Amino acid sequence: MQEQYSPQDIEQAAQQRWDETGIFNAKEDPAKEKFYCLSMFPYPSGKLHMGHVRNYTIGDVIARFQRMHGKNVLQPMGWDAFGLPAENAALANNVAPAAWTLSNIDYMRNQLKALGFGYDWSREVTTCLPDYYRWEQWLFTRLMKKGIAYKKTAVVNWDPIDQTVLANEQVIDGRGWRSGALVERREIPQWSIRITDYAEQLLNDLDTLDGWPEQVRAMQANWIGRSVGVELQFGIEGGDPLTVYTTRPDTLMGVSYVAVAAEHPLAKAAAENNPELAAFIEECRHTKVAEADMATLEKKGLPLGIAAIHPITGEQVPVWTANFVLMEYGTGAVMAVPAHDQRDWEFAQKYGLPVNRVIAPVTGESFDFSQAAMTDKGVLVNSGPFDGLSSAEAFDAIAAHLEEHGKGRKKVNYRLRDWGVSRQRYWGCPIPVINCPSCGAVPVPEDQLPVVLPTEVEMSGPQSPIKSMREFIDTTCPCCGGKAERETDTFDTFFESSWYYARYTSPGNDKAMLDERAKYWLPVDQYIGGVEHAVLHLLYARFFHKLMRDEGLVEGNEPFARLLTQGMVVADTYYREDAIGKKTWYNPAEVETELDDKGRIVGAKLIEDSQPVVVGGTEKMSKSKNNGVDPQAMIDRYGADTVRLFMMFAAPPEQMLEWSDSGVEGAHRFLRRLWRMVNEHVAQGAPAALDKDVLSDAQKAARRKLHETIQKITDDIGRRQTFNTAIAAVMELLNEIGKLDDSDASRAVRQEALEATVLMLSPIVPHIAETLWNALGHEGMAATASWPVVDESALVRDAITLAVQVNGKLRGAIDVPVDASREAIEQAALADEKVQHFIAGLNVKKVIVVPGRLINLVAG
RNA sequence: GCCCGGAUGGCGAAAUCGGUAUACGCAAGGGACUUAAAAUCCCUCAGCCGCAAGGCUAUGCGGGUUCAAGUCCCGCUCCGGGCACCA
Repeated sequence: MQEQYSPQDIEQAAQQRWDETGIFNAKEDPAKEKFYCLSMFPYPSGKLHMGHVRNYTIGDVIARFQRMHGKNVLQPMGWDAFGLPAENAALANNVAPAAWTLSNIDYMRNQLKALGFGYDWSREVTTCLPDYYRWEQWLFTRLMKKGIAYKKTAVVNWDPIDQTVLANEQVIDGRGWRSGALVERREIPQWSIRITDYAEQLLNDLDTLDGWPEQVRAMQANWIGRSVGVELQFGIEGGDPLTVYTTRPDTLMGVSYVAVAAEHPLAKAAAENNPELAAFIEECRHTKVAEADMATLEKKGLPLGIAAIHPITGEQVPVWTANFVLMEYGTGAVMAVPAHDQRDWEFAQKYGLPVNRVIAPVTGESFDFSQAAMTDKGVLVNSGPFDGLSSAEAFDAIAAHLEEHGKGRKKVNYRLRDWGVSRQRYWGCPIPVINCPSCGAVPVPEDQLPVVLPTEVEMSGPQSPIKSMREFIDTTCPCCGGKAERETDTFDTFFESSWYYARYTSPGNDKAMLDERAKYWLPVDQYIGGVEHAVLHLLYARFFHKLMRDEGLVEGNEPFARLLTQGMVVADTYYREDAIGKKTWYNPAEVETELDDKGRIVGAKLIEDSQPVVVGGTEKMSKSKNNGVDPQAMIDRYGADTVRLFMMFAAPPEQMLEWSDSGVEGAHRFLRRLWRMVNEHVAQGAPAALDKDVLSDAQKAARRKLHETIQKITDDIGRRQTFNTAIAAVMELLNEIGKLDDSDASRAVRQEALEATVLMLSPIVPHIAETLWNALGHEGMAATASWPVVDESALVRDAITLAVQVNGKLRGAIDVPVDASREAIEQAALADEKVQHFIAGLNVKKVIVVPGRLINLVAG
């Protein structure tokens, strides 16, 4: 063994050995318990960033840990290869999206290999290749036939100069990011999938996901947003009735106006003779589609000058149009009860609309309606026949009354909307549809799949090149054989990422989307990815699983048994501001911080010119803030093991991780120390076999510490997934082991401890572990060794230390035998000199003994 | 605006089921070794008071429950993630 730890020498050798022995290539084996460990696949943006490194290190640690527990582990990797950045790169650098994407994949694949992740590369999935996307095209045609996929109009951001649809992130302050044009809302026909048909299942099955974080389940449940309410009709003079939905039918008698969306037909009709209204509608047309923008708008509206007829009283209430009513959500109309809804209340205050109080607090207290709406439930007042009913009773009574008169009914409603999957972009999977003038939208027949996206294209502008490519568009109708046109829209890229986890189980199958192997591997036992995917990606993937289940492709209702949502990687930011306030951001690597004599940061300067820079906040690593740290530079400098160790040690996985150069330095120092300890130990020759019966107290204590640590780390990695505390425990253990002398028995204990330490660290720092494992006298690989086993006999203690509190404050400590009785503990505590000082002159009224922990004397 | 999180020393964090707050590491200061540097090793390290023994105060802020609260409850502040066409 070399005296110096040199990652460059050992990492490549370890990777080569894993490669040659093929230990990461998974084979279906019904005799072995399987473990499918999956990290969210990356978008191939160019090179890995620290977020990837963190995500994949966590996944690799879990996979390696499970392998050492004898599981048949599958850990695959692939590429979420369609998406907007490839088009942007194409425009900026004049390269075709396909070529750009594939070369990025090659580069990033090598980076992943250099980090030592144990992937089964024979199952690699690349979503932009036809052998992958043909199967989602196939599934989509099945969904069309079932009526689950359908066409409807949907609102998009339209850039009138670039003549293209913009993603929400491409709209900045209401303008197109390239053209600077004021965007418009535009309704266009789009393919949509009936996820709402599965809303109930998607909601109910959340209860079965006990391996998911509670917060993610809560977010999904709220996103689905099931509510029970009443759908009811307001009459319109000389027009169709207006349908609204409310979860508070008990407040119906307090309605003081009805509001419709600006795009609503009633509003458009009223605007024809009303320039002010027309101007307002035009203004609303320039709001970005995003809900966050809608919800933070200043609430505005105008009366339409028409009246709606209350379904119970027959009284007239005015119809308004308001910018906070969404056409695409529900019916595009809402009833307003200012007295009992805060938003309606604010709107009513602003426009002088009546506040009709119809609910009184149950307590009989008065409520000041000039300050806010009274949104709590209560007892009905001013509600004619319903007076005196509770909100709950009134809900039923009013629903029954409406139903009886044909004016409404109870209804379950979801906030969830159907999934619009059409994108007017080039770099995506073609939607397998042929539009025929006589037959309409026809699914591409199975024997004509895949519809291959042309990749030899030039991006001369932001529009999709296939939209003007006749050789792609022109085709014949599969139904009537007449001339027809291919659909030129592509799928939302969430489509590809919704089922890739399943395709990994059936690689190479060109006859079917999935095969029997899927039933062996699924569900994914552990899924790991960024918390930012908590709702959308994870909901779509759950939905897709149910769609595939209903096609008989997979078993079970859920794709991911256990989920770990990892936090972001953030770093300090530094900048300078010029006279007009434009900021120039400097990378942390270019900056030197200045510390005061207590080590606090007091300033920073650019290394290049030694002039000060402003210390900004700690923010997510990004190009715009120039605070990214290149993983490659860190690997080159310290080796993959150091990077992996730092990532896992610096914070628990769900929390934000702050990048720290000195922290990386510390991780590297630890590995050097571990190397040296093993080296020095091995240099003394092979130790004698361990004889448990001849150990001194210190040696026994060291062994106890060792086996307690094995116990803790097994729990930390396996159950708690707090890798940071597992590493801290190893550090503590080594601090203890280092204190042992060099006697034969001590060296035997040290051998045992170093072996266990190397194995327990091997999922985290697998390369150094291989070398040290061999140095400690083992032939095989650490990666395939068995996880250390706890020796229960080493855990036994004779005495324990109990804390002694007086009135809840720590006043002393006593040593007692483990099996000491309550009385004996109490005696010992009362006899303690310090305790006596604090209870002098007081009566001990109560004694609380928490076994194994403390004793609290309550005195007064 | 709505939904979901978070806040503990100079810094990253630990305290797992309400039971000894600050483990582990980083930074900083002091020392050893060295011609010197690097590397390594040892010591100090929440704040305040005190010569010391020791004491008091501290887990974002304000209340509450409890023998006991970082942990539970109520009300806030600030920061972060998501909001359906970024992935």
